[in-house]
Amino acid sequence: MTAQAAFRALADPTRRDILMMLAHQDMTIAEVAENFDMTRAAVKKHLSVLSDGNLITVRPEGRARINTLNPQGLKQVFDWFGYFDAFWDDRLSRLKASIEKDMQ
Amino acid sequence: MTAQAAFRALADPTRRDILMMLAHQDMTIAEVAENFDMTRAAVKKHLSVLSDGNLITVRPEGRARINTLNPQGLKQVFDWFGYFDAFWDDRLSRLKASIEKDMQ
DNA sequence: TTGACATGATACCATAAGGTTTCATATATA
DNA sequence: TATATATGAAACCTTATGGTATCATGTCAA
Repeated sequence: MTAQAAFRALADPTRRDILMMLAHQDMTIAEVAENFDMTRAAVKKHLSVLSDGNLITVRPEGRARINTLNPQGLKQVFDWFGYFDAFWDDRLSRLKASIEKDMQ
Repeated sequence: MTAQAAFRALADPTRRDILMMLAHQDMTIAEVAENFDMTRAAVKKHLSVLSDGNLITVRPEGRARINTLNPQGLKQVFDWFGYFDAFWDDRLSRLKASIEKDMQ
């Protein structure tokens, strides 16, 4: 798949903040919205963009939707950096390779 | 954080393509523009955004401007992923941390 | 069933972003 | 010097994006 949707999603600071929150714990839309000075509808849009980029997954639980961080989506972006291995330290390149192997 | 400008720059596919080209060799604006179906002015805008994100550096050479990939800018983004270390393997996280320390 | 709660979805608005055209400026070179 | 070359920059257009307000739908609980 193309990483475009993921890169697009990461371009907004609010969305990156949401990802960091979800790194600590899963959250409903309302719970995420509590942390921002914007409407729940706006937050919902951000969550949709994150979902489009495969950066989060959503599972229904009753009338709520639980949003969960999706490491696979982050990996998509992480992988892109492989193209620039030559510009980094050899050890860093090896690290990246092993991480990718673990996460595949 | 200044990483915002870098994330913003990476959100556009044309700009990511430019970075990959510059990974192979330094290029003038005209040289970069030859590879795209858009005006030189549009490419120049993209290069400005990349420069704002510290993803490239530009040095004047006569009447031309040589654009060069800047690994430091890429590292900014790479580092952001450190926040999600918990989702990766512990051993790899520790190695990654030590490498980042080396690269300062 | 009824009402409250959590989300989905649509219309609408202002600004940012990507692109073009046009013209100005700086530098090689004949 | 005169001219071609390489870039800088501003004005303008169209679409994307982030936000709001509003209403519809689905689910829990009494």
